[in-house]
Amino acid sequence: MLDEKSQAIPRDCGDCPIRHRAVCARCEADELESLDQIKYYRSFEAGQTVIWAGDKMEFVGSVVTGIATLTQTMEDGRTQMVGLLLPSDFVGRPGRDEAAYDVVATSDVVMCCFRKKPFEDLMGRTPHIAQRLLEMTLDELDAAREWMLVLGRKTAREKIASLLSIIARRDASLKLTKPAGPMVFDLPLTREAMADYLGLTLETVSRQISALKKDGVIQLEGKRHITVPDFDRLLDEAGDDSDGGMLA
Amino acid sequence: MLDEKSQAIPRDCGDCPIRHRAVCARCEADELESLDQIKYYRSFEAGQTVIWAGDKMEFVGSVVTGIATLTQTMEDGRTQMVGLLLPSDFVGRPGRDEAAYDVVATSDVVMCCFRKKPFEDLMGRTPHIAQRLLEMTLDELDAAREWMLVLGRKTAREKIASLLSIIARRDASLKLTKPAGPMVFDLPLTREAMADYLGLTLETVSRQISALKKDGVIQLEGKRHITVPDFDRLLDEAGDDSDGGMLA
DNA sequence: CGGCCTCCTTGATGCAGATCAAAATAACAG
DNA sequence: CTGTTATTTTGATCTGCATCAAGGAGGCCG
Repeated sequence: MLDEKSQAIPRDCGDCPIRHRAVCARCEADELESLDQIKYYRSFEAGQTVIWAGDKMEFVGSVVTGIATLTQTMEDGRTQMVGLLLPSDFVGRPGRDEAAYDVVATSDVVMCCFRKKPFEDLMGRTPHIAQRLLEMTLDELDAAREWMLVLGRKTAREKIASLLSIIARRDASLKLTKPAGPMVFDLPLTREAMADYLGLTLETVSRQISALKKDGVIQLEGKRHITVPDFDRLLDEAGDDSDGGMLA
Repeated sequence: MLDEKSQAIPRDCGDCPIRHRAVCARCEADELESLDQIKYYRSFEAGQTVIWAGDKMEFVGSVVTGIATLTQTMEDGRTQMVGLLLPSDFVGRPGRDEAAYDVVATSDVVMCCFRKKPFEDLMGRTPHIAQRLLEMTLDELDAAREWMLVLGRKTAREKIASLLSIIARRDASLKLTKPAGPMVFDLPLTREAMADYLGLTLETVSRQISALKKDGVIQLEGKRHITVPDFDRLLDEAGDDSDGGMLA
């Protein structure tokens, strides 16, 4: 698994798959140049921990490819996932030294990193970066608050449906699928990771997925490959307002 | 209750109780002057809704005095509080037209408001405002994520203890209490509001408060006045790491 | 092929917290 | 002082999900 390190690492920012979504999205050519000079890439294998909570953080950065998770753990081992990091998502917090959460690569991950200090300095001089980071942070705050409703008030079945609809929606926006027809995607998470996200046990996750399958809300091939024949039906099961805020 | 509208509204920003904590905290005299020119105050009575989710937001602003809540409601009436707004907290999101959550005044509230458009323009020209807003948003994101752990993984008793310790800590930081000795404060929330925050029913909230009282973790006079004889004990009940991240 | 992982499913049972119900307390108007 | 309403407490019962316990199913390596 180690020989073929063929994760396509972009040579320069112009080719970067997250050029227009990441923290650099608003940058002009000269600003991009400044960022380019302090950036470096790092790869992580599936399962590897990127940062441990409490560790000193010497870099911040963006997920370029792959999926990582943000989790919090109590002393007795109870675990709650507090964020799912997808390509273009930002890791780290300017102005803080220690990581607040564990960051774990769920799949193989490539990150575009900046040493923290130079990045902070550059951010001070480059409003386009700070503006974009504010915008991204506000989006994350909204996502976190939406998740609070899921965790606090939804049933197990609704929680699963909510998670599936979020993954399905994101996947569609990435692949620019035609809005009609069934949605097909692969679960990027194990049952255990889903449980940690949803505040459930993995057994309950498994049971509810089986139930949604039995009821025809989803179909699955193998353990991970999912087909959603009717997305509105899924949203309904999630207890969401049926319009379901379409983001650009 | 209406005759005596004696909520101390500051005449100018220099006297403002939240001058050094709110979105204007970093502003220089000239920047403050610009803000001053577009600001206006609004008062809300306890129980009044400041903004309805989905409404067009024509202003943003800061809570000056009083307490408000941010809540989300499902069609069937299930409610989740997603934020507690204290003096200096910011309401509204630059770059968005519609409110995402209901904002309700829990006590009488005074807000320092800015019409959205002029504020956005000013923010574009004033990095100190944008920087401060980013900082505050990152803090809120951390708080939201901490709350996800509470909602997803803590028991009812731990949830109550977590809420009490947050309120106690905030209250202490406001009153600059000596760190030693018992902490005394008033609950700013009804049992129902606490339940909405914690993802519980009000009956469970009541029972757990009674249990914490019986076990000597807290004392209460009347329904709202609370004494915490041993704060570490309370933190322990909350399941938090005993150090409990002291913020400046 | 067979042993041994990891990941997932399914079943049986128990319990924390929800739900249903009623009564105690407090604030307030008349 | 008395009825009224909002808030809280407490009790009885129910239930959704956790917990405990066994197997499957697939991938990998010898």
